[in-house]
Amino acid sequence: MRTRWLDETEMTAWVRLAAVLELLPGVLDSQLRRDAELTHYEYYVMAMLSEAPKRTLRMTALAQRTNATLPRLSHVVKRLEGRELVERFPCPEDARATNARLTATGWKKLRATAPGHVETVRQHVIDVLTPEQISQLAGIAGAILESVDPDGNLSAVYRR
Amino acid sequence: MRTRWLDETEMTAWVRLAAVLELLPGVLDSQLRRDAELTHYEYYVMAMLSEAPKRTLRMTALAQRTNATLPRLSHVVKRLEGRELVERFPCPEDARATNARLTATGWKKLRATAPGHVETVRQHVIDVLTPEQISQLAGIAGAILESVDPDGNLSAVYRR
DNA sequence: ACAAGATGGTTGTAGAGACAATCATCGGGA
DNA sequence: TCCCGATGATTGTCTCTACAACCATCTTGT
Repeated sequence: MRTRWLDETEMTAWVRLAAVLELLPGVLDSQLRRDAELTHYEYYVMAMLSEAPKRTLRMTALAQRTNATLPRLSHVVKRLEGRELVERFPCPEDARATNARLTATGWKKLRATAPGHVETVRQHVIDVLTPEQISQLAGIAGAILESVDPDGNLSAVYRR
Repeated sequence: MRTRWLDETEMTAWVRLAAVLELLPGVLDSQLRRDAELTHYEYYVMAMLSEAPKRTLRMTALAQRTNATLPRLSHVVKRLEGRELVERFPCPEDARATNARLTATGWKKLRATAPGHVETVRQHVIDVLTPEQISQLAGIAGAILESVDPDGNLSAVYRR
């Protein structure tokens, strides 16, 4: 089976996307680390909790929404628990399961952190694009997601 | 200074992009790990060397092109050197500097690995987009890069 | 010619994620 | 009812990256 190499246009698009993949996470991460001593992933975990009913979610559900393996999430939540931003308690309905809940402190922390984070996202993504490009981006990222995340775990909330 | 929150369209675009940022690197990484026991970053290092004159580059230049800190690159190259995919030797013109060169083994490895990698990129990115979307993607990623990588280190080769 | 700062690179240490192994509980079939 | 496979979660180990400290060489100004 012969390889279908990328033509010049495809190559340009891919190389630039790869560069964004490499650089953008670092930018977001530094800002959050610097201003809030939070990983981007930790921030995302807290954000997902904040949107859930009672700010509570089962570990498995939280892992899905944040695209983490359960072991990873377990470690992260343990750390967040140490900082009293999140708390864990056994799930009443299922003794195997654990619930994670955003604490009042965590909620405050999130509210204090969100503006800076949004500002960073604007500065490096939203505000450098035209409104038309923003719609295009939604379409493009959506298409890629369908192949990379067929079950729609990560973007479930915002889908269609 | 009041926060300019994201409206619904912007939010959709951003959430999807964030999901891609989170998932796509993992997909690329697994394929390379599985089929070639190579990190995506290691692959990228070798790819950059393969395109350089004499397949040789100074550590600093290589670090820039691959968006790594020098310490990171140093560790990675040491590992690759252990597998005889890359070799290091002092730079003749500047005794402080070190050159990294792709070995014959490394070159073979890269040629053997490239088709599978390209196939993965096609499957999850290129082939799920229309030709029009591919051009749009180049524009969008280009705009983001200008704010995130103003010096154009990473995408220098393919720019304009 | 020499000192002082800048540049190029490596090493050590600590933190975060991947993966495998493990444990506890649930659910379904004999 | 009891057993067994499936599910939910945690822990331990290994690898990789970031950051800081460090050393060597180059360059500039006097």
